[in-house]
Amino acid sequence: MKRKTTQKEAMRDVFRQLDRPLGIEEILKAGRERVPALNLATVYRNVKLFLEEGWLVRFNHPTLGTLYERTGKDHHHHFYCRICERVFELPGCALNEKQATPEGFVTESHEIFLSGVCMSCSSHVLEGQCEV
Amino acid sequence: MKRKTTQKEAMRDVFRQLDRPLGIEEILKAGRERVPALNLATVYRNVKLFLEEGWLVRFNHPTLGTLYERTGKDHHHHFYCRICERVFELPGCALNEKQATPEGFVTESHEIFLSGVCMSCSSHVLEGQCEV
DNA sequence: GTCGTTGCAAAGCCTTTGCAGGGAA
DNA sequence: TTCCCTGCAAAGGCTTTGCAACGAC
Repeated sequence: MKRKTTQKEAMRDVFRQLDRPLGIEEILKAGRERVPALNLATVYRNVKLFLEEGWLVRFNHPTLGTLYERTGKDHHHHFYCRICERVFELPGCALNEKQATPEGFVTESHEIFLSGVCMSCSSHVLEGQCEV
Repeated sequence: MKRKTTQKEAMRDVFRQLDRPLGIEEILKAGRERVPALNLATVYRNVKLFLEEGWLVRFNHPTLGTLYERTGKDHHHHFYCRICERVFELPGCALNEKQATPEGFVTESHEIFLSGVCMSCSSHVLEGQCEV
């Protein structure tokens, strides 16, 4: 049976608190703030467990590569901020799937990735600051 | 100065003839039909050259991972067929970028990935055949 | 002939796996 | 106590690099 460990709880905590898609290194970094000895292999293994139990899903981001996010969210898309390099989830969908699909093709799902500057960074830029 | 070689021309030929985004293995496979001795390292090196000279661009496909495609095409998106596992370019765009962007965010670009069954495979399925 | 290019093999980087000690139940 | 989990290190898979031979110009 699966056991509840400090490392696993720390990793779940990271996802719950940051509440955005994360890459392996981000999980490791934020996890080590909670469990300093957290090992990279453990992160990989537990991410794999979370995927298998359906608590996380994995996807390739066009810019950042492999990311993981919590399951159970409504249909949403992703916004990548080129300043802070974070990915945010945008609820809702502005795509007309039927209109986007050519004759003869059958669309079953879609993903949209926006890229630009997030709210936090655009306001800081205006103030002459820069969050990284 | 850059030299024109059989291997490079074979690789360009592959992109021109298949006219869709390709992964490294697809380039190697199709390239070897033209130059049987084509080496994997050569493919990687020439893809890198093509990227540097701006003849190709690279992106991460949500399902297939790293793909390369010719530059200079109009704004378009990608359709992935889960039957033949090919990626097609779909000209045009059905996204309302402004509507898709939350207050305070600044969108500079976007990518859309559709997934389903392509025209070729859906017609073959109807006929009880299956192209792979 | 010069020097960019290629094939092969070794090296790198990211991810997975083997193993023995440690910890949850 | 049982045996799942972890840290560490070694191994895998994909990509890059070193090197000597090759070939475009």
